[in-house]
This record gives sequence, C-alpha cells and structure tokens, in this order.
Amino acid sequence: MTAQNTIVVIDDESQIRKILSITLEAQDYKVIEAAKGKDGIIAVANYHPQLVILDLGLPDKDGFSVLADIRTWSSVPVIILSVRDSEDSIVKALDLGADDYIAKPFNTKELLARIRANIRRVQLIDNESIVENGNLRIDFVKRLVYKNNLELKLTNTEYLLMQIFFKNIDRILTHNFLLKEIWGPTHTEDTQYLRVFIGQLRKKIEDDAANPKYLITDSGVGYRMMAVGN
Amino acid sequence: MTAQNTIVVIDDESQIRKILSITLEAQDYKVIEAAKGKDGIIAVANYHPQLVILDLGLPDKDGFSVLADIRTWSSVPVIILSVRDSEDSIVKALDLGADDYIAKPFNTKELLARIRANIRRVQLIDNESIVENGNLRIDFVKRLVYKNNLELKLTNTEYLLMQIFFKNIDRILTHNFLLKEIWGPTHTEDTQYLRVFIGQLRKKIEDDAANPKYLITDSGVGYRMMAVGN
DNA sequence: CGAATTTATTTACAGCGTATTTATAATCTG
DNA sequence: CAGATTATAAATACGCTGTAAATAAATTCG
Repeated sequence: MTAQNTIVVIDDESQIRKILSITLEAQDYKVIEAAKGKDGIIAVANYHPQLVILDLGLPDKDGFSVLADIRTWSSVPVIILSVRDSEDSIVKALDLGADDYIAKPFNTKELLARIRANIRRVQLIDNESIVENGNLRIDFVKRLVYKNNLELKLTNTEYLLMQIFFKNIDRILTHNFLLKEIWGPTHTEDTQYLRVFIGQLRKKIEDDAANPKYLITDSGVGYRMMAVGN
Repeated sequence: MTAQNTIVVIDDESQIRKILSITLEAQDYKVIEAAKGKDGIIAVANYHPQLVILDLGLPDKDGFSVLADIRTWSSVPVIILSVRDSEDSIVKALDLGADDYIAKPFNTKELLARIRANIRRVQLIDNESIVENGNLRIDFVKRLVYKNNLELKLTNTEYLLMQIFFKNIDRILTHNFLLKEIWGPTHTEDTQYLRVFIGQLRKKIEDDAANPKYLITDSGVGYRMMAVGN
C-alpha cells in the first residue's frame, strides 16, 4: 500500500529541496527529501510515496538511471524537473516512464496542479475496471472497447494500445515507451508500426479520423489520449 | 515559502547599505545586509528573501558572478544598482537574468516603486496556473494560450516564448537571455530567429501587428511583454 | 491437414508543418 | 542624415506523419 500524501523529492540542490518541502507541506503533503540518487531510490522503496519529484540535474549520477531503476520495480508517478532548453532530456525521461515534466524555474500553482493530476490518474485506474472517455468505454476485465455503447472489433495489438492509452489519459506516451510496452525492448526503431496502428485505431474510434480528438500526435515525441468531455 | 517582506542588500559600500536599510525599513521591509558577494549568496540561500538588491561595483567576487550563481538555483527577483554610464554592464546583467536595474545615485521613490513592481510580478505568477493580460490568457498546466477566449494555434517554439513572456510581464528580456532559454547556450548569435518568431507571435496575438501593445521592442536590447489593462 | 481469412510487418510515397535562411524594406537612434 | 537595428515576406530545407498497398505470418475453420 502506498503512503497517503507522501512525496519523495530527489534533488541535489538543497535550496530547491527546501522550497519544494515548504510548498508541499503547506498543502499537507508529507515530504521525504533525498540529495543523492541512491538515497532517493532507497526512500522510494522504504516509504512507498504517492508521487516522486526528480531533478534531472543530479550530479551523483544522472537522474535517468535513478528513474530507470525505480521503474524496474515501481509504477509510482514521477514528475521530472528540468531546465527549459533540454527538450532531449525530457523525451529521454518520458521514454523511461516519467509521467510528467516541469521546467525550472517552476511556478508553484502549476507544480501543484500537475501533482494532483498525476495522483488522480493513478487512483482512477487502480480502482476501476471500466473507464469512460467521451463516447468511448473500455472494460479491462472483458477486454472490450465500446464506442457509443457498440462493441468495437479490435485486433489484439489494437486492444493493447487502447488499454495503455486508457490507463494514461492526458499523459504523453513516447514512441519508445509504447514500442517497449507492446513489442518489447528490441523494437525501439519501429516507429512506423505505431503510425500504422494509430491510423487504424483512429478509423475505428474517431468521429473524424483526419481530425482526431482522442488520439493526439505530439510530433517528434509520441501520442497521447486526450480527456474528452461528454 | 519565501520570507515575507525580506530584502537582501549586497553592496560593498557601507554608506549605501545604510541608506538602503533605513529607506527600506521605513517601509516595513526586513533588510539583510551583505558587504561581500559570497556573504550575499549565503544570505539569499538562508533567508529566501522576497527580493535582492545587488550593486555591480563589488570588489571581491564581481557582481556578475554573484548574480549568475544565484540564478542557478533561485528565481528571486534581483535589482541591479549601477553607475549611470555603464550601459554595457546593465545589458550584461539582464543577460544573466537580472530583473531590473537602477542607476546610482538613485531616487528613493523610484527605487521603492521598482521593488514593489518586481515583488508583485513574482507573486502574480507564483500563485496562478492561469494568467491573464489584456485579452490574452495562458494556461501553464494545459500549455495553451487564448486570445478573447479562443485557443491560439501556436507551434512549440512560439509557446515557449509566450510562456517566458507571461512569466516576466513588464520585464525586459534581452536577446541573449531569450536565445539561451529557448535555443540553449550555443545560439547566442542568432538574433534573427527572434525577429522571425516575434513577428509570427505578433500576427497571432496583437490586434494590430504593426503597432504592438503586448510585445514591445527595446531596440538594441531585447523584448518585453507589457502589462495591458482590460 | 490445408485453404481461407485475418492480422502483422514492410515498403513506398505524398504532404504537411515547422525551423531556418535569405533578401529586402522599414524603422530607429545618435 | 548615416549606420545600425528591426520587421516582413518569401524561399528553402527537412523531418515527421499519415495513408495505402504489398508481402509475410499467424490464425481459423471446414
């Protein structure tokens, strides 16, 4: 069981840790601070936090390996802190399974909103076997997807994709991440697979496949299922 | 959180420190004085002031490196004190992320007004994930910009620029600063990039792109987003 | 088991959108 | 006014995406 309202902050800069602690504690989160990546990993293992904030500028060794390590045994949501001009590191972190990112210097309200959103997503999925989004619905137990209450005929791969998207609504899923999840760690070059399957899915789930509102492209990065209202 | 109403003054001239202290304390600011750059950095780290006043004429460490140091871990507003004839050092300080500058000998009323303005800007941004200016609005969480409540279609680079401008309303952002923030530390020569993108943004956000009221040019220095009333 | 059918993988290509570069006109500043 | 700076449009370059269609593999079913 995860510890309610506990957040682990992994950052080598004590100033930023302090600012984050004060900000988060004011919102009644319990904060565990770690200055080094190794300590951060141990803290996540011991405290089972509800969320992790990880600064990519760690000197100890790079934040990526910390994230990769955590991801081998935990699906706790991880928000990345990074400098603005490092688009590449953001994508690399998302590839490894980071849930969200925020650029330094960050704005407090934005950070809090992202924390809430990421915690909410995990709670939603953990407790539901059926999830709705717009006029779509997925049943994780029966492994079926419906559009306007009509069952869609999906192939196995198509269903796997839908499952991942429904479990990560509003989260950017990188090409690499999706390929690893579905085709395993070897096919990270085969982005074209994704294009073909995304295209097929759009034909089935979108009202207008040429102007998708569910499966959105983040050019150069990946795809994302948008939350759609009713 | 930052310490309310606390200002750190970094200046090697005890006369000026004394004048500043008396002036600021009369306005109910708490003042921390530092004579040397190193002490100033430590003071900022320990007290988390709401604002910093930094004299560029420091002997021990030169003022620029003090500013650069602080900027690696803090976005606290920094007002530069400098002698009147040093246009170059002002631009250099703004490049490094100074928020404002004021020439010695300074006029008390003007100094207080600038202090208030710089504190206000940070408070405004820090407490909102949505910021309005005139008929524009930015949502830092959804990463969207609106004009008259209509979503604008911005490219990634255009959005990054808008984000920086909205986080720094009324502050002059130098070419170098903007180029570093968006294209990284290598492209500091490519001012033409900025001209092209600023032009594109004006077409999208201004009512009359030829007479901009949001994105103002400071010829030879940089650009600035003006606060616009409703 | 083998043919028919579905699904996955590959190949090919057209088109779009964006960043960058170039060229030139307009404007600003001292 | 002269030189520097800025604005604007247009051209270019290029990567990425989406679609279709061909081939291969897997699955279904009589």
